[in-house]
Amino acid sequence: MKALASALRILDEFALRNEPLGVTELAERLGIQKSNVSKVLSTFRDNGYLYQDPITKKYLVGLNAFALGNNYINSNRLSRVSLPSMRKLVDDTGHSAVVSVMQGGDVIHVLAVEGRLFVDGRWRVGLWMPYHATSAGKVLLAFGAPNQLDYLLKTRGLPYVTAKTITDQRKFRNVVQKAEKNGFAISRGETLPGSSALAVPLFDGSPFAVATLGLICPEHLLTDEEADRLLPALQKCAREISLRLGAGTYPFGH
Amino acid sequence: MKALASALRILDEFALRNEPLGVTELAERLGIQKSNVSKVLSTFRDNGYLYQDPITKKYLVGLNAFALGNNYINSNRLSRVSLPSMRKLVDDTGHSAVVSVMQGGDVIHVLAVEGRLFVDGRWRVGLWMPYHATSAGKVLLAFGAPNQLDYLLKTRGLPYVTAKTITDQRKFRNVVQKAEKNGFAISRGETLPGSSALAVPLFDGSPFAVATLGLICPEHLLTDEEADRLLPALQKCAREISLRLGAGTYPFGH
DNA sequence: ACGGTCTGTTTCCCATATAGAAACGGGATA
DNA sequence: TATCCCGTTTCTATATGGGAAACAGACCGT
Repeated sequence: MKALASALRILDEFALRNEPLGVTELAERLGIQKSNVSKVLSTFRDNGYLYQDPITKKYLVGLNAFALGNNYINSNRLSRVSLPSMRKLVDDTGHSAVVSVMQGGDVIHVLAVEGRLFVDGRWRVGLWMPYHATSAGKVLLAFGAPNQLDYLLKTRGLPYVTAKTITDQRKFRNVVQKAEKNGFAISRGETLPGSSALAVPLFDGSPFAVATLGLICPEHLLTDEEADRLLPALQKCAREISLRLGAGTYPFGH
Repeated sequence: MKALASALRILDEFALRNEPLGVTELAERLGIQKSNVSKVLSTFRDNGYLYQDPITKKYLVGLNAFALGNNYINSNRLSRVSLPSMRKLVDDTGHSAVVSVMQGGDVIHVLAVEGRLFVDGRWRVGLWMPYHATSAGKVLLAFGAPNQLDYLLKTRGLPYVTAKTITDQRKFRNVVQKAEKNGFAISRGETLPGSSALAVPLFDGSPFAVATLGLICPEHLLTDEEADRLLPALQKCAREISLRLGAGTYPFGH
């Protein structure tokens, strides 16, 4: 199904960059014929998956894609199980709670409940984040398949994101090891300056973490003391979700 | 682009029904060859747009579709403009605020901010709702292209949804006319028993409403008096958003 | 255990839809 | 008004996707 696959490669660009995209730039970037890109995009448009700005003629994500994507949440067991516990966690801590998963070395927040202590709106559900710049990524590697970390370091490296992003492989391995030992990881302004996060793993009975549960805070608020204070509530919530997901036990906190 | 279009028809089923779908049932429902459906679905799967349950072998929405869909919100001007005002509205009223649009006679909630007075989780962002069973649909028809109502009544009718859904065409026309006169509409348990909503139009400078702003409440709370009490805040918020969207004036409230 | 009957997947081949090159048309810019 | 750039359309050879049927594997009730 070559035609469909290449059409999806085009669509992927809209998943990665959230900005209007034109035929020519997509054709160049992907090395596909302009005429072909145009036909693919107009078909997506005619079916509601893309929307074409009538003035600029550029394309952006359409309503059907939106409706489809939201069914991920609705049909997803993880989401159904996590939401109620997350709400409690947010009430208790005041911070925003977020559940994240990893695919192909990218982390994505699948579910968030906003807290009172509001960060800025730029960390958002549904955005792909680099694996090495998020607390969720560190935890997922610490509790993921053992060769995954090596593989990612080799194929992706540790690209610069912000001034605080870890770009040294030794250091990153240490951070992941510590996460495995302690059962949590922190990132401080490594994805987005001013925004920090604290994450713990979620298990479903399989040996590896399926997701993480995290709290997002303004960077200046997430001191080590505050992290210590938040950790028990976070772990309690993670245990609750994990047990409901089918895990026999939750190995951290009590 | 026939192949892609038919692949998207298959994908549409996942946008409409949020449940695992199998090859055979899709092939039958859409009148497409089983082998073809299988190839299409596996291609979507290989590209992350669908996920295949390893046990049941059925397919459901995948992470890439989720990421793509969320970019609708991120790249959408309506969302960016509305969110801050919605947060204030929720703080003021306690109810959940929601922005909805219509496409092809179906209403979809594109954005919601949860309130303290919590309804149940079954009204959800990203789900298609019938035009006649929501306050948003009534408002969008009242302030939409004039022939749209006739067209929808002729082609779609007023199917039964709940015991309270309006199924009489005269009555529905009256409700829409009243919405046009008053600048708001209400639905009480017409989509989902126990859940009511109050909606007003949003304008962007074009003659027709582009979206609605609504408040979702538990049905027993949305008395006529409560609606009267909520309306000024709702209209103030709608005016704020409309002006920022490019409307010259907002014709209701003050 | 064992057919029978559901799944989802693979194979095969021919008709046809598709990718590609180039031409077209329409806005913007100068 | 002429030039540029962009999205769309045209045209044709060829690769490719769609259809029929065979395959494989899980599940069922004997």
